[in-house]
Amino acid sequence: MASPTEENYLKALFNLANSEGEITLSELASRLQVSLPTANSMVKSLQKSHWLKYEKYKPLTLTPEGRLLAASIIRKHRLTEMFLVDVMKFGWEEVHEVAEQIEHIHAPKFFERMDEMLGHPAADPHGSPIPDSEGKLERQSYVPLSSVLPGQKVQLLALSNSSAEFLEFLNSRGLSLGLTLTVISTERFDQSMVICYAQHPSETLSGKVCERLLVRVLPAGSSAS
Amino acid sequence: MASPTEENYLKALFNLANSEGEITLSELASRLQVSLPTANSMVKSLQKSHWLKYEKYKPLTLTPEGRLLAASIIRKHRLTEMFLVDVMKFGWEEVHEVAEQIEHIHAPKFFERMDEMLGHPAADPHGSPIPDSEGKLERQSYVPLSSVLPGQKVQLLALSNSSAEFLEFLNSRGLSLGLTLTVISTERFDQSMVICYAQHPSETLSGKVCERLLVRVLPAGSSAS
DNA sequence: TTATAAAGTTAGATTAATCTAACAAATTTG
DNA sequence: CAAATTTGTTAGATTAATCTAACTTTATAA
Repeated sequence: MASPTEENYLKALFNLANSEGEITLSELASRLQVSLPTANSMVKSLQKSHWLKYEKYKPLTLTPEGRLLAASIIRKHRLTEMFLVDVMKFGWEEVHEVAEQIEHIHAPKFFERMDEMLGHPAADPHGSPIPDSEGKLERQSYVPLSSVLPGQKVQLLALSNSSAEFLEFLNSRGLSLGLTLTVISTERFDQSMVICYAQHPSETLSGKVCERLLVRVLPAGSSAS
Repeated sequence: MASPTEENYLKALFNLANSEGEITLSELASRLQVSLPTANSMVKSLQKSHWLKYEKYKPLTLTPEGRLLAASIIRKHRLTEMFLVDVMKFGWEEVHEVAEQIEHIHAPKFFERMDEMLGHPAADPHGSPIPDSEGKLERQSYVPLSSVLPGQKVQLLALSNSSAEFLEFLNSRGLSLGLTLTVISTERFDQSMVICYAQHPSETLSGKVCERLLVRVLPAGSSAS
């Protein structure tokens, strides 16, 4: 049985593997805010539990069992976030801290019930996909809003950063997942964009913001939501 | 901030204080299934955190802060049990283990929401009172069914033991909280009782069972539920 | 291609929570 | 009351998770 600490290492390893590919010790250490020796010794102990493969000075790789366990923790985290928002009426900016704790609860039925009550959701409140119970994670094919050309209509479907500050910013602009956005113009100088959506005929968003909004481009001529 | 381990000690101390009055180290150790030296050293460290008062060879007493913290954990536990049963449709025999974990979650709003969604319940699914947010615990004035005389009508309101086995036994007999029971007869020899309730015109319950069923005697001539 | 920097390792210490063994104090009982 | 039992304490070891300091290996770059 993995301790909460070990589970956090596995989660970090899973996430790093899905973005970087190669996982180095120092990435792991900095992600978890621990010293290199701490990460080093934990890696050795995770290896002893057969959750990862490791050779001195070589990159780290999760074993299939490690990947499955990591995915199950991420599944619990994301189901919890969805449950907090949909069932318990939390704001999407409030759920991360609670989910960080609840993901370590050992109670399969608790999470199965969440899943049922939510109707087997595919993503969490920030659009991140929920791994299935076999640890499979649906690959998303969204593009950042920043790459969309003026005149195009897109649907806002996920965020590549879900810090409370960013989410509160989105709240303040009435931006939420599912919205249809129309790009009016882009500014070459600073990559800011003017977009139109819902009750907002013209909002300017900075380049930073547009990079973090993940969208699917809608076929030309489709209707707004 | 208390660790989950410390919280478990405080909870045990609170419960012992509410049943025994005087709390001894060995009671604490046996309640928590740890050795005496372990309990001894934890007691010293809880004292350092001002959660209890302790002098060598003397009984233990929680400080007001310790009592409040303990009550808040018990509150979280019992709210969680109620939430699992009422909102998530768990059986009352399934909730203890999950609640033992969730009670250590630090997220005031999470539990406030549960409380609101449940309509501020006064007791958990086993009839144990839920401390209010000031740590006050409503004193219950129930009597064991075993002390009730033949002919009397009572309402089943709580259990003095909530092990899964006992709860499953109650399920098998269709016994649940709120039911009105009529005592038909009692057996001097083994303290067993014959009772009548709902669809059950005549059930025999052992003395062991009757001791654990906490009831309120109804005034003569009140109607069945 | 050597020197410097970055990354990784080892050694040794710390804290929390646990244990067993040995001993001391308090309580119960013959 | 003295002996026996129970209860509590101290000492010392263990494991998990962390740290800093010192050192080594690998990678980068002048």
